[in-house]
Amino acid sequence: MRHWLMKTEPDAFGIDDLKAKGTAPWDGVRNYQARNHMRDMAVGDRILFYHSSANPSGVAGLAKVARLAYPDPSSWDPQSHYFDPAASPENPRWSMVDVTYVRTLKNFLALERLKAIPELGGMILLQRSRLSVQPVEKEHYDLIAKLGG
DNA sequence: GCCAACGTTGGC
DNA sequence: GCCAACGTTGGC
Repeated sequence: MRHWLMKTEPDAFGIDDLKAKGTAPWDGVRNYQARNHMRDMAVGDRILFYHSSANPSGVAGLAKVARLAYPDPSSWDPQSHYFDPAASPENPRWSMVDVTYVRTLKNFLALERLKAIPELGGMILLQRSRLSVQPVEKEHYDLIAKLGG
């Protein structure tokens, strides 16, 4: 089993929204590296659910992969904010997975706090902050889940 | 709202 | 295939 971190803006879709839905598609990823990470996911993989562009930003909860990567229909929907004219049902360019709510952290872990933990120094989040779907080492995942309660 | 970092596009 | 221009992300 692998571990990942996925970013979302809580104003658009936060941990409470996932909790209410139970399982939801992770649509709208339009970055190749992030997409490729989703294509590498297996059902049951664990996810750190990260709130970005938030006040404060940080890890808000835990989720897991519920469905393998499949075409993202918002990519060929002209009404969608995520529309990509180069994508079509015949030639899907973008993928998404479904994710299932696991739990909300009792202790929200703000980015500032994560930065202060030496053991987490190697996290992609802290080095290449823009990547919205990224792999996480098991040790890092476990530590964050433990501190988060 | 600013802006640094970084990804993508397109002319050549 | 280079790289300038441009667009986006995301912390602050």
